Amino acid sequence: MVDVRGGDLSRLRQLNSLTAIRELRRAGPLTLSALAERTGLSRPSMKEVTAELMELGWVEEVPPSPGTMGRPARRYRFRADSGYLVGVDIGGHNIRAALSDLDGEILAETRQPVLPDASLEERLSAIERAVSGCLALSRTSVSDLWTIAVGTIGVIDVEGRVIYSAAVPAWRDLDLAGKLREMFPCQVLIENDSRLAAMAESRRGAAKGVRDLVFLHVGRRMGAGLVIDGKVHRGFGAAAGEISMLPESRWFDAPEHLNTCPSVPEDTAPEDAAGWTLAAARAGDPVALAAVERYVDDLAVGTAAMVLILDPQMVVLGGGFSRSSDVLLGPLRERLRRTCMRMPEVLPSTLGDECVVVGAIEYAVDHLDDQLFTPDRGPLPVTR
Amino acid sequence: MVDVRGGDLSRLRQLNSLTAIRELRRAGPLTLSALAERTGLSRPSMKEVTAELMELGWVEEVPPSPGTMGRPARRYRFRADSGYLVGVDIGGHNIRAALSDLDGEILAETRQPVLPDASLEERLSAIERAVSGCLALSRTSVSDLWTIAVGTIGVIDVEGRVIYSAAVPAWRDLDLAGKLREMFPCQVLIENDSRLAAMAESRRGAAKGVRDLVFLHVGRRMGAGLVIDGKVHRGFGAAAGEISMLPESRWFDAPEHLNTCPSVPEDTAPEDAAGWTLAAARAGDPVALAAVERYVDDLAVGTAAMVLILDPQMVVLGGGFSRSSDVLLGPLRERLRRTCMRMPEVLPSTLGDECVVVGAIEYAVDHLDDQLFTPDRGPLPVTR
DNA sequence: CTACTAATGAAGCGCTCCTTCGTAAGTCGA
DNA sequence: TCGACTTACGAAGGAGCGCTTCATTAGTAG
Repeated sequence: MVDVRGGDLSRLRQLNSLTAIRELRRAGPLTLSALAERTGLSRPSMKEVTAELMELGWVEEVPPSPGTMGRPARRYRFRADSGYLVGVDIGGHNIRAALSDLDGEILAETRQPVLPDASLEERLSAIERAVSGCLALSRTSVSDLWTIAVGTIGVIDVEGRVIYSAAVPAWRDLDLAGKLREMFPCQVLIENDSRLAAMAESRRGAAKGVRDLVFLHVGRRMGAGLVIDGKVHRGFGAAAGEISMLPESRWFDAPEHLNTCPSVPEDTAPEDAAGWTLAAARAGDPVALAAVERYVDDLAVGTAAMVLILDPQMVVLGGGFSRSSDVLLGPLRERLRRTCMRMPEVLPSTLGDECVVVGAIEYAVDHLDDQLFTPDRGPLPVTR
Repeated sequence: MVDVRGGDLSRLRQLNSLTAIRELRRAGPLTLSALAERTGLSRPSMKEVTAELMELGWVEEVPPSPGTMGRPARRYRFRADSGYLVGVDIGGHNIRAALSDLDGEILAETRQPVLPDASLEERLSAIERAVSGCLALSRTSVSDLWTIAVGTIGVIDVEGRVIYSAAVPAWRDLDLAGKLREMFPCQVLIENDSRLAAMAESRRGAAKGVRDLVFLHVGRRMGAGLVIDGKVHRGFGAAAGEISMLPESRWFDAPEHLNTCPSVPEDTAPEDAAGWTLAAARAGDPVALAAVERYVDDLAVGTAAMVLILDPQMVVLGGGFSRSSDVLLGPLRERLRRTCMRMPEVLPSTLGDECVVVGAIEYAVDHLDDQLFTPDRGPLPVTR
């Protein structure tokens, strides 16, 4: 049941304007006739719509493309640069930020290292530095920001308050959205990092176009993000994907197999042990290979649970360990094939470390789209 | 992003007509002014819309309600009796059927016992008898049937072919939809029974209005149905909810604890053993109680997996064993509370044995709605 | 320089919805 | 029984939006 109420004539115009914007965003600069054909309107009507949209500042004219037969057609494009979005990935060791235009085209990226045990203030000021860096790189000012979307570990409630975070103690019970709203004069969105990563892969990464996706966020901590019917699944209390809490899933302690592999040199820093084991496995070290096997044994149990419950089209392996997906994917596929009723595609992430930032940008774009395309609001005028 | 393309003026009228139909279906007979207020249209326009809908046979006038101030208003209602829907539950031991009008109001129900090892022909003819029974009870003819929706165990592909069915051997690889289309001259829909039951509970049962639901279909076989974001989740290969295939979920063998309880009398039929154990547990038999505990221990593992992965608002316990939910719910809640990050509501089914049939009817109604409310189709004229 | 092509812009038409008005059909109170 | 009141009905006039049509304009090709 499509949730559209009919009504006024102006509603029709509004619908048509939105369709025009959508087409322009999707297909770049278009001529009037092309736009008319795509939207199903006649050219004269389309003309009126574009005139109105130009008036409001959503659309602008670009030079016609020369070298065509006949009179050159005017071309119009969506003014993606009338506002900017920022995506932030708050990780344990790094804070990444990216700035994009309203189309989600990334214009600048920065990274700020932080210590895992950094205080709340240090962490927040690192966020501020990361975002300011993006603004400086892209020569935009904070007043041009429309939305800032943040991905972080832990369970975040609907209002953007951190409910639970095992990894970052300072985060616990923090009103993160509130803090960020004090820092930036724009809309603030908070979401779990694994979910954003899942979204990113389903939009721009390995799972482009896939409507049902399980994203494995594997690294020193284990997480999962679900895309169901093309949308990120949050769950009723925003706690979806927390399968590692279940002992039988064998996810919680799975990374220990890699950390405690006997062939890791003694002087290796604890946070590098897993990486060392994976590298050794790739080089053929039998002890490391055995550790990886044990790790994948465990990883496969929780993964199979998700696959059997959801029957997704695809499973994407992402997160820190996905750099070693060549070592992990084979055994994982083999184990899943044994248990799963219908074997999904199992692919490595193509966005790597960028996945959370990219997902945050996508999340912000989605939010904008929601605002634009929900019934009962006229398009907003744009400041010039 | 709402999936609506603007366009023609007639599209607007169509939208308004559909909104009117929807309101009439939801709120029963309505006066013109009430309808106008609900749809947002003015009364004169509403008048024209209803006139058109009456012309097409979708709507009819009912006598005005007397005893009001002022001139009595004409009232209109959706002609739910211009067509009929049938829902069928193909179980191991019983085939149930129900007939409803286009609103999903159930008008007749029948049940046909079948033996678990009945042949394909016997089973199909039992279906025919069940449906004919409904038609006779409600004095309708098969030509008035618009849709027949069937719920059955096993995995059914998109075209209505049974891919896998552990319980009913004759079902394997059967083109069930094809067979039924030969039997009935109307649309045929096939869906997994647990999913239909989940749908039923989320529409008319314990989970009314709940958008994220895990339905436990527990009985001699274990199944699960998921409602996510208000919609039944099928999965990419229609195999969602098959958690019992995973050994670690401990679902597959869970019923054995009830079947092999030592205090079950030796002369009990195998299919009644579990029921006996549950009854004994309710009466306080300590051996039976211990068996139930072991059963719930196992049931809780797979359930916790689903809850942690999906974070649903509610878990509903349904299926054959749900008659004993007073014995099962307490221990189940206790175990879930221990493992789950956010404890969902856990309630017993309110539809009991009817759940699959009711779900099938709901499924047929939904299908009708989809056809009605998807863009680009004019309302069909109704035979009078 | 002319023929051809393709987009433009203005004019006229039809449909759908809105507002406004006088009229009709009931109930309530004397 | 009759008048006042309440509420809905139905017709008329008007505005907004989109469609079709056609003369005009700005390019390319020969």
